[in-house]
Amino acid sequence: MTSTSGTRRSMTRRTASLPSHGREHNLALVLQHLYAQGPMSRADLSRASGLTRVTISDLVTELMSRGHVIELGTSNASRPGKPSILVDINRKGLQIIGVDLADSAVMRAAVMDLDGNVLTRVELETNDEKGEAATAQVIDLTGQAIAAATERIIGIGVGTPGIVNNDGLILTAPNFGWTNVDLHREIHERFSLPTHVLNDADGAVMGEHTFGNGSAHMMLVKLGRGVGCGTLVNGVRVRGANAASGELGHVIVGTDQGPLCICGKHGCLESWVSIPSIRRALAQRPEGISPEEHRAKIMQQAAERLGIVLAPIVSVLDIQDLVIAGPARFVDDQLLAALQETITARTNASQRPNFTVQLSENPDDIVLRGAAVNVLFNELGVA
Amino acid sequence: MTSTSGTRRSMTRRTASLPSHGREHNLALVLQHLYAQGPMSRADLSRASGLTRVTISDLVTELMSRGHVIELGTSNASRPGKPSILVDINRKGLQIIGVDLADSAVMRAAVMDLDGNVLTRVELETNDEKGEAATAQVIDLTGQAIAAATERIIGIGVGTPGIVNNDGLILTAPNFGWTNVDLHREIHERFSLPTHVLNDADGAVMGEHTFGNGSAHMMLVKLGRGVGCGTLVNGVRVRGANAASGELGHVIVGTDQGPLCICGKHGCLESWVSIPSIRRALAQRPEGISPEEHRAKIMQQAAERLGIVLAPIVSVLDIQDLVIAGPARFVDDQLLAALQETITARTNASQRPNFTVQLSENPDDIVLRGAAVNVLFNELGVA
DNA sequence: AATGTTTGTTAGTAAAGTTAACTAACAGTC
DNA sequence: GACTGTTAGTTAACTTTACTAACAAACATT
Repeated sequence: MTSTSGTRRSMTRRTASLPSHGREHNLALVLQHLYAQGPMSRADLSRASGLTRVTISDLVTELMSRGHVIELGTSNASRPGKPSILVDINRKGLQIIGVDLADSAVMRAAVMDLDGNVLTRVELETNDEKGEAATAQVIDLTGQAIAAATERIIGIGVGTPGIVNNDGLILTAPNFGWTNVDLHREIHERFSLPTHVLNDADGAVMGEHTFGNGSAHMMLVKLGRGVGCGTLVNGVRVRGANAASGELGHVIVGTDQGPLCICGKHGCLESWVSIPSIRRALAQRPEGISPEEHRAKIMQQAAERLGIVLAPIVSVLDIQDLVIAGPARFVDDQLLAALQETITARTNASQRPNFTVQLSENPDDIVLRGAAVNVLFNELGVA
Repeated sequence: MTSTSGTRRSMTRRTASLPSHGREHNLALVLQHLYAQGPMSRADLSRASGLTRVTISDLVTELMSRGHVIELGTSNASRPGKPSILVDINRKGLQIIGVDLADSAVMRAAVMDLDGNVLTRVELETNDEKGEAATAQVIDLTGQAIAAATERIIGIGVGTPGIVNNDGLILTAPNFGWTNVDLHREIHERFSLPTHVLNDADGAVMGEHTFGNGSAHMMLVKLGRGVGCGTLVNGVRVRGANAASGELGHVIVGTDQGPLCICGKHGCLESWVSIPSIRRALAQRPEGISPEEHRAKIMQQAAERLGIVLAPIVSVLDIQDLVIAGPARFVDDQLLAALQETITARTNASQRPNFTVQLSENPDDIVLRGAAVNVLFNELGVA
């Protein structure tokens, strides 16, 4: 029973840890506390983080020299001891550029502060431009947003439809006719600013997680021209083996056929619940049924179909929060209720006592804010 | 447009990084390289890890003092320079106890080496014991396995049905009538050895990932009395918000009703594809159809139903490898083919060019080996 | 005014990595 | 057979990072 000479193919290959990595980790930790809890003293940070006051002082000094942290002056709390000096993330002195390419009719960009508030918007109506023309539009719009910034920019975040790999290379984005477009490089070379590109639904889930409602085990479904989703497992974005995670639109729902989809299959989710599909269904009202009744039926159907596809995912991943983002005209409390009902009925719901189905807090800006979160995360280690 | 005074509820709260954490990380890194690539010299380790020879020497010294690494003597490769001294993980001097509670008829335990080879087995036939009687049986069997070990034991790994939280507390395990049973504490206090308890399907996916086939984006579906699954996302186990991930058996399949399930719903996956359900369906052969034909039809149906539930998950997570574990009598290449066919037909398969559906390499020992991997991971940082 | 508390800094130490330089042991060449 | 070059592993000194201990500054309370 000799043991096999060990040539395992276990894939986990971490990299060596140098002292400086720990340092970066702790710098990010300080920023995280400040970001989440607001202004506090070095002594507060020490208590919150477990690091000593000496170390915190050193970290804060470095963060101030980087411009990421500022002193706000002494706190005026009346209590014994030397008054503390409040420090905070440099909320007013740092800005983020967000670019949202999710809408097929209009490209949107914005200057945002660190809290995800939109300070200035710029938009550009498109005429279905493809390829390099679309790329040029993105660059142009980004430049406009950069020009509108009033403070130092820590980075540019882009949320785009399509499949985006870890390096910001857009493998495919049918809307813009992009194949292997290195949008990261294009933007970075043009503006020499840290740039982070990700899928729009992935951005949305990060934005909702940080700025809206949603735990570390959440999923955000985005209803628009298509149907996409972003997923967090234990607070970490699911990317998938081919960076193609979130593909939901062309999954077939149910076992009873369904409408013909543009992809050639029958009964794809997109053919049931994408906004164009819903509009189409609403327009085809049979005789002898009131508009209200018809609408209720169509929306009920859409919610059920969405629930049928989501139920296995919610159950297997033990998702806590399901957030739906889409036009308020269609995505409303009624839809949520029918959706939750369907998922509950089709799974062992008692094992997920705190499961929620919610609307996105700010569906219009969710991609912009998500793109900002991605910048925050990559540049400051925050979020 | 003043920014909101930042009280974000972003959940990510890491802990401070001390220099010693980096040290442990690097110690684990050395073990990982040895484990994956087999015996090598300190200089080899230095090249592979990026750390200097000096540091590697220091790490190896510490690992030898812990008994985790041994020197194998000089290599006899004929080349210029001082001959190297090969070091390796102490494969022969360390053993792992694995316990598999997945089968409802027999509890199984084993002494294993670091490569997951079973050296000695012990088994215990059960008579549907519940509660503390079942716990006592587990303790008894574990004790027998420990007695059979011939080398130092680095830990005990247990794979059990039911919902197991991060601390080894079994929240519910209907098979044994367990509710909030702290199996980790019971075993640890009795034997004073590092103990790690996890769900059987979670163990199985870890075992398959390390010892069998499967990438960092994989899913293992275990067909037995019920239907469960374990999922790896980016090489990390999915646990879920309530530690309840992997619940697959009581998800409803399709939109055409289906058999009544013991849970009260109609058309649960378990009522289609659990082994008892398949047996039942096979037994109910209508007149005028040959046994072979009937069997083919039933198995085709089971594969399709499984595929219908898995398709959304595979698509949304962008799973690379789907592994099915179950009795060879039913889980065969034919089932796989029908399953892959169904998933491909119901999703946008072109986005997952390397998607595979496979049989488990060693379905009988997969839980034992998975439990061992869990011990390896937690005690040595390997796998 | 004396006492106690709290903050932030200074000084020195321990841990864990680095570079530079060394010894040991081999193959190949003149 | 001595010399040269190569490779492995170790020793020594330095750098980074966090720690503990001690201190001065600035406040409230007695």
